[in-house]
Amino acid sequence: MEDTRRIAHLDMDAFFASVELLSYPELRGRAVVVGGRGAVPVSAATGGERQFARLADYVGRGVVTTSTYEARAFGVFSGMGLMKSARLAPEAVLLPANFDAYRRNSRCFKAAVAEIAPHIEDRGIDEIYIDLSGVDGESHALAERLRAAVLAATGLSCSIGIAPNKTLAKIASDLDKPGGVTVLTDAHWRDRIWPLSARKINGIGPKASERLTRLGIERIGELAAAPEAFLVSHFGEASGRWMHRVANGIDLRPVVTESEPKSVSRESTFERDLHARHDRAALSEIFTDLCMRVAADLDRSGYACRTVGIKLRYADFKSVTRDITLPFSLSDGPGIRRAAGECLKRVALDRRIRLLGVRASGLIPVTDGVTAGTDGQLCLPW
DNA sequence: TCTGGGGTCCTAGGACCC
DNA sequence: TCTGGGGTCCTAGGACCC
Repeated sequence: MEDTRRIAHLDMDAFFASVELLSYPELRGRAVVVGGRGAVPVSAATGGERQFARLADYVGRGVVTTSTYEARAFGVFSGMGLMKSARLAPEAVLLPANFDAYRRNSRCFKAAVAEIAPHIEDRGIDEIYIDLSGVDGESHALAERLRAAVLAATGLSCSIGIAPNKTLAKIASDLDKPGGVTVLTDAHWRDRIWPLSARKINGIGPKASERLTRLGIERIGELAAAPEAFLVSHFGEASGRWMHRVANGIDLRPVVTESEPKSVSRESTFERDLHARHDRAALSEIFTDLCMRVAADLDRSGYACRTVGIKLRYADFKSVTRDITLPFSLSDGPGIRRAAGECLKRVALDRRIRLLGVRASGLIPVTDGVTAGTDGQLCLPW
């Protein structure tokens, strides 16, 4: 089965940090980190020069959401604790995340791409897949056109990979970052891809790559050469077969332009660990607030849910979840609060807690304020 | 001075039904 | 009396991604 598609993966370069630089151009060229819940920079009343927070002055539990390439040179990457990154780059500027601005720029770059190639799969706020199979033009030229359109619409840079399938396109977009275009063809992809670490494959994370290493497999080429039966024996039927196929350049997943949400959730890590008894009032307030926010999210997106769940993370970072499926759907805050309260009764509350979360799943679209019931009849929310 | 918040998908066991 | 499968739903946990 020959795959004759042409798939692009477009990835914005250091997206959140780059959006911030649009607002604060004086920070261009400096190590800048986005993360935490700090205050926005303010201009001094007289001088007009903006005051920025130093990473070294940060106190709390935040992590790096994005860093500029200058900050990455210090070893500061996404997901790293801010306190830890402050040791690596104390003089870096710390900016709080401004999701409204990121969402605006996200809509903007996607709209610019859609003008040229409308077959787009959303992969989050800063990346997309594009099926270019039906679009005219040589691949490099087309990629440069897309890059120019994104830059003109947003002032932001992106990297693009073009390949016969999504997995290869995704790896390709990362090969010449930032601002690069990489085109992989059926004839040449192996030369570029097989020497890379198996960890580069989207779907092979820290655990799987560690297990592969222990089996003597480091590179994608080694994964491709491993017998399928060997991979199946170590990773199970589904994962083993998938790894073997994908390392051999086979990935038939289509670019999916429409999808329904499966769950909606809100969670919060506390400034300090809280105790179920000692901090009961504070916890109760946070819990109710999370339920109300989930309800508001459901309302805004036009869904009700049948399953409500909670998540707790204890001081030792171990997490537990509990959920409950109801014989009817609901979307109101008090109803979600009651269901989540039932879940809360089934977990140990004798230890300190660092995080509390509430989730709604089993989502059902709401029409005219009435939800379709599971048996086809209609049922009203509580 | 470790480790955010929002998601998706998969697995595995038990209940329950045919 | 023992011993089936298959299918679906529910629950809990974990891997992974952005």
